[in-house]
Amino acid sequence: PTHSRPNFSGPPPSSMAAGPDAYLQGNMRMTLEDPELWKNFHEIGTEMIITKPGRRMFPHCKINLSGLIPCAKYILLVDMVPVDGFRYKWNKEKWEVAGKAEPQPPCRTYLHPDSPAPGSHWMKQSVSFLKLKLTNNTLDQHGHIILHSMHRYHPRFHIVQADDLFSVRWSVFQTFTFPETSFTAVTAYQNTKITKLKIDHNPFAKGFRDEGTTKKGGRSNKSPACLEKRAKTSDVLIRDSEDSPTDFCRSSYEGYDGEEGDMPKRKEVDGVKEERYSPWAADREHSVRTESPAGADPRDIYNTEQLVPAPASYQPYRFHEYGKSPSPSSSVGSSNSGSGRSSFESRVPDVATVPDHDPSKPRTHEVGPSPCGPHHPVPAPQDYPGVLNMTMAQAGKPAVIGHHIYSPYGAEQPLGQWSGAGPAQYPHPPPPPPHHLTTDYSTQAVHHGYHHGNVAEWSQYPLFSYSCW
DNA sequence: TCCACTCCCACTTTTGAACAGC
DNA sequence: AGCTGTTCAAAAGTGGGAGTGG
Repeated sequence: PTHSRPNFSGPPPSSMAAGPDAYLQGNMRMTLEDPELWKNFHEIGTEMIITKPGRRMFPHCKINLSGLIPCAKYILLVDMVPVDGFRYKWNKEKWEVAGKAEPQPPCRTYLHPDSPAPGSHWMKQSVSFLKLKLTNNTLDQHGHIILHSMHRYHPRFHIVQADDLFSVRWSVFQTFTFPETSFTAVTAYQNTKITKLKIDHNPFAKGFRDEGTTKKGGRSNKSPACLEKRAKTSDVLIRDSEDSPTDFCRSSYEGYDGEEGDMPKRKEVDGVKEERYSPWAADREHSVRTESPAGADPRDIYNTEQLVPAPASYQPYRFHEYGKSPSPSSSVGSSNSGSGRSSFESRVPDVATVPDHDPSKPRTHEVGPSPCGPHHPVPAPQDYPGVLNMTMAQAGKPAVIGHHIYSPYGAEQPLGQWSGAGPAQYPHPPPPPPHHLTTDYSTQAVHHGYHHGNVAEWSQYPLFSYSCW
C-alpha cells in the first residue's frame, strides 16, 4: 500500500545517514479527512475560487497522520501541482480544453503553522490546512499559493522530518496526494452543482441556502432542484449526488467518456466506498490504476519517500510535463510517462532542499523542546551545488515574491508559509532574473551563498522551491 | 458579443477583547 | 491574582449580481 522509495540521486543526506530512525518514516500513513465530501465534489468536478486577496479552499485540506516517530520533529507542507498542461473553459455544462496551460506562476508551498512539531503532535489529532489560501495575484505579498484560473491542480502534502525549519539542509520526506482533492481554479464558479455543494456545506455560505428564509435566500436559487434533499451528512450527500440527474454529471465531461468507463474497476479500500470519479478523476484514476501498486489505498497510494531536492532530476520532468501536446488523452499519458508510475512520482523531484538554520532567528511555531531529547537525527548543514537556499524577510519588510520568508501571522511569527522562487520564464511582473535568487540569498539570507544558475528555473516547480513566508 | 475577472453587498462564522464570577 | 465562562463587537469568510475590460 504505502510506497516508500529513497530515490535520491545526489549526495547522501545527513538525515538519511544519521540513523535508523530516518527509515522508520516508511511507516508513515496519511489519510484524508472528509473523503466522502471530497468525493462528492470530485464527482462533479471540484472548483476552487481564487481571488486577489486570497481565498480559502472548501473543502479544506484536513489529514490524519500515523507512523511518525513521536519524538522526532516534522514539518508539514502543502503545495499545488498542475494536473496537466492545459487551460480549460466551461462550455455548455462541461469543461473543455481551451489551450495550453499558461506558464507556471511563482510556486509556493504552504507550511503548516504548527511546524515544526513532534510526531506525537501531528498524530494526536487531525491536521487542518484551513488557513491555506489560493490567489491569482502573481504579485501576492501574503504568501498565498498562486494559481492560474481555469487550470487544474491537486494538492500535495509533504512531511519532512526536520528538527526545525532552519537547521535542516537535507531531510527525508514523504509526499502524499489524494486523487479526490484535485480541483479547477476559477475566479467564479462555473458549475452550478459545485456552487450548490459549497453553499450546502460551507458554514460561511449559510446565508445562501434556500432553506433559510434569509433575505438572500433567493439569490442562490439558481439550481433549485435537489435543494430539499440537501443534507449535511456525507451519506446523504452521496445520495443527493446520485439522485440528481446523473446524465448531467456525465454529460459535463463527455470528452472523457473513454476513461470514465474504467471507473467501476476501482475497488473499495480501507472502508472508503469507491465512487465513480469525475472525468477529472478519470484522468488521475487512470494514472493510478496503471502506475500504482495494486490494492493501494486510494488515499495514500501516491505516498513516496524522497529527499530534498535534486534539481538535476527535477528539471527534465518539468520540461517534459509542459512540452507535451495539448490533448486531454495525451496529457494524462505523457505526464506520467516519464516514470511509468503515478503521475505524482513523475512530478516530484527526487530531492529538494531544506534551508539552513539561522541561529539569530526565533523559531516560531515550534512546539517547544522535544520531549525525547536531542538525539533524533538533525542533519548537519551541507552545501551542495544546486541547493536552494532560502532567506527570511525581516518582519514587515516586503520582499521579492518567492524569494523571501514572509509571515502571515505577524512579526512574532516569522514562519508560516514557504513560497517558491519566482520562475524565470514567468511572464508576469516582476519576474526575478534567474540569478536574483542567488543574489538575494547570498546578501540577505543567513545562509551560505551558493551558485546555481538554474535556481529560479528549478524552483519554478512547487516542491520545496523555497522562499518562506 | 462573449467571457474572465473584480468589486461590492448581505449574510455567516470566527476571533478576541472585555467583563463578571468564582 | 489567577482562572474560567459569557457577552459582544470586529474581523474574516461566503456566493451572487453587477460592472469592467480585453
